[in-house]
Amino acid sequence: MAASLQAELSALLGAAFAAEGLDAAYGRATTSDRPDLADFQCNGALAAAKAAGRRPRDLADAVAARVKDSALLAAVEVAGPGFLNLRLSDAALDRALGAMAAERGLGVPLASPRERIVVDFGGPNVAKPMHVGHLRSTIIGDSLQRLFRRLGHEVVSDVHLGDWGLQMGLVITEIAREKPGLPYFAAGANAPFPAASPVTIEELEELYPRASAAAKADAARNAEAQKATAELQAGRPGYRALWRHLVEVSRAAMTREFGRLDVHFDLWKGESDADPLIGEMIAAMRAKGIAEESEGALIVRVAQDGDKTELPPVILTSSQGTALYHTTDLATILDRVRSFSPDLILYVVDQRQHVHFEQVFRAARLAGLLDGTRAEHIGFGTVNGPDGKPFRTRAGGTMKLQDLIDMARAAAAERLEEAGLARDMPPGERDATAEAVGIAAVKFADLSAYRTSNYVFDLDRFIRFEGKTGPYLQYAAVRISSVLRKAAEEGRLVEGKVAIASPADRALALSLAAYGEALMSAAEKRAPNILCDYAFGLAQAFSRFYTEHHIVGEPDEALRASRLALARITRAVLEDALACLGIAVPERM
RNA sequence: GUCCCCGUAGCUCAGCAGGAUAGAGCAGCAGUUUCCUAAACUGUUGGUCGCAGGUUCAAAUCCUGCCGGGGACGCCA
Repeated sequence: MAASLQAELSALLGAAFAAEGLDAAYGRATTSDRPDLADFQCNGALAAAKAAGRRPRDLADAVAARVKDSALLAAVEVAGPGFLNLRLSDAALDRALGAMAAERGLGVPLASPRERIVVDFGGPNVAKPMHVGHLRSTIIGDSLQRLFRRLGHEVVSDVHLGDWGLQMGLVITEIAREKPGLPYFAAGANAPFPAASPVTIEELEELYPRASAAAKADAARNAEAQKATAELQAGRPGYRALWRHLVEVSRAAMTREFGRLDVHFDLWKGESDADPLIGEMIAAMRAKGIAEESEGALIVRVAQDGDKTELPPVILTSSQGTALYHTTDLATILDRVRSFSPDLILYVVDQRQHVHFEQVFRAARLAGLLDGTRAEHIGFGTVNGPDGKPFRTRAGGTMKLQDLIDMARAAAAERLEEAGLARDMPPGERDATAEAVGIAAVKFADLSAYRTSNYVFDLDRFIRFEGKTGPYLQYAAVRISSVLRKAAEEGRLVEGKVAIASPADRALALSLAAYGEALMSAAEKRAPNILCDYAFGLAQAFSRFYTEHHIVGEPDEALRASRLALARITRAVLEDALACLGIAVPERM
């Protein structure tokens, strides 16, 4: 079956343009900018007129004449300088809704070709607490993995732990200073080492900021950390043993936090997993003749003619002999290409690192590591506080992710209380509802801003349950469930087909039929905000429908069946769309 | 200094493969409840799309310059 009504229309119009001797691409139909005049529009005649050497209106008239008898259309009109205004027939809409109701996949076609896609996101660092900065990567990356899976692609998600860089040397030397008696530090120390970690997660989270500040203030302290990093990477047994504890302690905390956000990864690999491939990666660079010594480091020059500014070289090995950010990312590409032969690798990482990825991708292509694999940096803007500056706690410190989610849940609980909702729920369900609502508020707010723009984190606004928020959408879905439950309880649930009978029916049906298009567009642009907009528009269309028609009380059985079917499809689509955003819908609110 | 991103209604943000009267949410104003959850719905006020040029039949959208905000710029990640 065709992808969507919009795609069917585009094909119909494309054939008409082709019959006029023009490119079928001119037939592209889009949702109308003037819903008062049409459901869809096509502006192709305006653009094609020049190529055809014909007047736009004449061309539009010719195309209109070729499509006017299609069963898809109730009306086609040429307006203004040559717009084609298309109004769908109710029969076409009824048929599309019938198809959606019949398929578990809601009529959304699976992607063709099916691709294998690695999504790299989250990117937490061992020894550093996850903070608000990780929020966007996690939420956007998770939505992308859900979206691509939904469309039938094969996705491999990887958290890509930061576990091999200087921060490890910093923490190890800090522990050595504070607890010099531990067995990991003695020269030539060897196994066995203690089975339990010498530090808790709480201690660890305080060690790093201390060490980092000290190294910034004191070059000798920094050199000490670099030396430890080099020794760790070279395999010094005591350091490796301590490092394993640090990784385990951090991972346990991360798993908890990601779990709370309902974010899951196929792979929990880290930079360290790429370490065994570094030698081979560097050998490949040397074999291509692109690696060279410079100032004691091994580099690859990636600047190209035509660059607006000279791109700095990739540093394969530091003058200390350590692996850096570039090194592990390049070795990781080798690993991923070898393990999965992906068609595409997406890196959901802060926009500020865009130069880094340009460098890495260029070096990888020069070395032939990315043959047949596309790589994209999916950058995003920063999360700011209400003052427009990067988000911080009142005291000016970094806000931990954990604390942020706690705040969202508390705000949600308070709002539920005020609204007198969830009062008759048992305490466990009430807490779970508050958590689900709080997280939905945060996720929806984050995802509805376009990726690359910065946005203001204003919990009071997100948690406000009116307007374009996650909770509004959850509420809409819950209300539909409530209607269907009531209909069942009163024995008024009847099966039947959608048959459009009112403007509110029609607006809802049109919105439902546009679901596949919204999913595909969001995936193609790697832009979940498109899906947010769609879901909100659908919820609004349903709210209007709900206000205008009393569904359960509708005496005409066929009409009641149609409206119940619309409600059922709406719930399914809304839940599906929210699932792609990583937002769960509670049973009741 | 060079380069990148952003500048759209009072506030927070969409729109930017050029196209008709620039949209939404919030706030404001006026309404809607014997009826399935009013956390809703309807109507309405509000914008020289940062500024100035250019390309085009047509520019918020493409190009150039300027102003304002944020960011990046070889051994941190």
